[in-house]
Amino acid sequence: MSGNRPTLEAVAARAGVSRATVSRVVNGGAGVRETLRERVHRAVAELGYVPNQAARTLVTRRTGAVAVVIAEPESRVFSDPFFARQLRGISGALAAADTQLVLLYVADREDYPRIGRFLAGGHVDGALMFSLHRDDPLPGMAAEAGLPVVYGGRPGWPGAAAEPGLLYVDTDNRAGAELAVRHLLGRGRRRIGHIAGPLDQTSAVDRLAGYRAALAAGGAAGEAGEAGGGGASYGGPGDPAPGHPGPGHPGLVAEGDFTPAGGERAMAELLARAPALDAVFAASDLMATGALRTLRAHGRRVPDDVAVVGYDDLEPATWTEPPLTTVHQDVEGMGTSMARMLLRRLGGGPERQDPVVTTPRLVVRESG
Amino acid sequence: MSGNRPTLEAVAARAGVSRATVSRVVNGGAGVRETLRERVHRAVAELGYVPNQAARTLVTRRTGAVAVVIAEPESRVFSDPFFARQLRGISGALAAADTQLVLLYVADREDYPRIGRFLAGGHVDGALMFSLHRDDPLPGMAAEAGLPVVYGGRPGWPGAAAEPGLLYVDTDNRAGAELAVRHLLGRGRRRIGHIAGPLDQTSAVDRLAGYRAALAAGGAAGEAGEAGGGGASYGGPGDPAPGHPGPGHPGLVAEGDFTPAGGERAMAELLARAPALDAVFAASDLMATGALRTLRAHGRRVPDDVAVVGYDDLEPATWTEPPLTTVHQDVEGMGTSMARMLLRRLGGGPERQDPVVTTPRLVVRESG
DNA sequence: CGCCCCTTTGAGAGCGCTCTCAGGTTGTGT
DNA sequence: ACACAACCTGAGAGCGCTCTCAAAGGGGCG
Repeated sequence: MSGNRPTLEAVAARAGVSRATVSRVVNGGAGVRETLRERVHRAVAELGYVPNQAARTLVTRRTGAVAVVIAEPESRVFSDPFFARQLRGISGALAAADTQLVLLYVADREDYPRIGRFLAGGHVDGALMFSLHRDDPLPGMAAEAGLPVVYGGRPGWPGAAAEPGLLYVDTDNRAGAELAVRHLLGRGRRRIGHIAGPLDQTSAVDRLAGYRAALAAGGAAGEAGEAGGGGASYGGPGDPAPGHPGPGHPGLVAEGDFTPAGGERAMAELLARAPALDAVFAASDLMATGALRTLRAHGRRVPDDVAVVGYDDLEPATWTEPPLTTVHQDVEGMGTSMARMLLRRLGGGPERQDPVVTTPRLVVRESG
Repeated sequence: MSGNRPTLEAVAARAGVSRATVSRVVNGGAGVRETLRERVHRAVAELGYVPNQAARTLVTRRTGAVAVVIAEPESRVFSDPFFARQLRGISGALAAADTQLVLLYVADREDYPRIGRFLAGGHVDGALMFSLHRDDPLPGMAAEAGLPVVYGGRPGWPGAAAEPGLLYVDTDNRAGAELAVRHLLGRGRRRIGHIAGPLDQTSAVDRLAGYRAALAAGGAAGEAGEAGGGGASYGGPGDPAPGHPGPGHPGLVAEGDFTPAGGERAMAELLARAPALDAVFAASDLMATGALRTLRAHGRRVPDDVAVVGYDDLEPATWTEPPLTTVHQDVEGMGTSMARMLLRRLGGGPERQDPVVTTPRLVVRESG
């Protein structure tokens, strides 16, 4: 903190007006005569006046800050560019509105109380949360504190879908998955496996649903005849929402955790169960890179023997050998949307807002 | 912000004491009789009292928050797990001290004024900055605002080394580079190229220096006879510090930018200049992955024809084919150190602090 | 027994800002 | 010329908390 920062009072004295007038000018200057406004601006510039945020917050009850909560107790966050990208979008939108970004990492479960206290403590005006798992306590904490929240990805806790005014930004995961699988079918692949994400997240559930729907529609066989994939759970009961894995072809599914290592393991599992498979759709690029490694280790050529399609289209998709065919989603743009949505909500405008769901598109590279 | 949060006054009334006493209890309770202390604690619990941070800040002049400034106008940040990892370390240390982390991205040069205003505005008690380029205006802004700063990586602006009380956490980049190159020499490689990072960052300069020193000591040839590497600048005049590329073997050097694409280009350049090279030391894992791709494209086998060593030992190093031999640095730990150092500085303790330089170590995998 | 000192508590003055409200000035309509 | 409205401006009351300072209470000691 610099030495003695000038106060409103000082500026007022210098400009020869009252504190109130300076305050008005500093906050937009509505209803102040031109000449005075200029005089005040000059005084502000000369003194290098910067408003004291604490004093302001004390009376307005607005902090001008928003929390971004990253809840990934598993250290996935740190190898996944997904969060970094989304953060960039969020940061840009917030900066444009002169709103600060307070970053909250939930490193392990012991952090929850601290985070809860923080959210309840009036340090921020609202919060952005993403990639929540089904039973995450964060939404409850925020609700209790009366904190406006915008979610990244459709929330999946029981009853979430029915909640009025629930705000989130998501991509149409189901459609994206269908895109991927139809592409594979179109290239003549018939035994298509799926490496799912953690099935307590809606994005993973929806992608699985898309995979099954496309398979059913395309009439191709995943693991035709076998009754569902061993490693796959079916999304659980509490979720009758759009993304329910629901009907469709059972397929050939192994559950990963969105990490490369998880992709590696899941791929090995699929290979063990269906040595003749000729394609895999992984629910994330990172898992696809793992799959690539396992395939290579097992002597399968990509895409000659097995085609691979990922999801996300982040940098790592272009680093692999061969580069990944993948489903593109505008991650940064989703971050921007989330921030704008929250800002609008905080602005207190009367307009109702609805969740935003963006449309993914397929990017064809060399892996499938 | 939740409905009507109880104030100190309310707690005081409930406990039948004065505001001052409640304040004392809330802030540690020194000098308050046991019975009263308990009574106050009970009242706090019953009312669910949480101190108003703004009011506190207004009088104490302490915000309890620290800024983390990420200044990478080029979008490198978003594919580089380096920052995410460091952030995790920082976040953990700050959380332990109940200090908030305000994240400031500098997305492009136009953001600087906003950031400057923020730093000068008393929103935070101190700042953490990393990977600054030589001419970054941030340190100047912070200094002007009288804001305590801890740097990640030895600052490189002219005269920085001479600045008293300059606080930073770095790894011994030079030693790390020597480790890498000596390893290659030890395996019989003789024509060793180097893909440098942007030479306006000390880490890149120091690694280049280590490469040259090891080469000179080892008596091996980089580009023996040729006068320095075409793409390499020598770190510029203003930097007589430990990391000066200084003497040593000129080597065979191409400058990258710490990104995979940069690594790709630099590798192509090296290959063009020295088709017979048998090893490359890249100043980051990400550049090494790019180099791997270029080598593959040129039909070179790794490590049979060309050995590759990276730097950082972050996740991507294990994702490549073959997995990268690389120089490990404890990135998360460095983040933790930075945060602790700043916290100590803010604590106002009298103990002088010195910069911290950690020791890297070599991790041998399959690429070289 | 009286004095002094130490511990514990409360009163009250701000921290810097916003915002309401009243007072002053200027302009318009009749 | 007067009433009235519209527009500007300033005074002042807090926002919730910390911290100084003085008062009150309790012992120990001469």
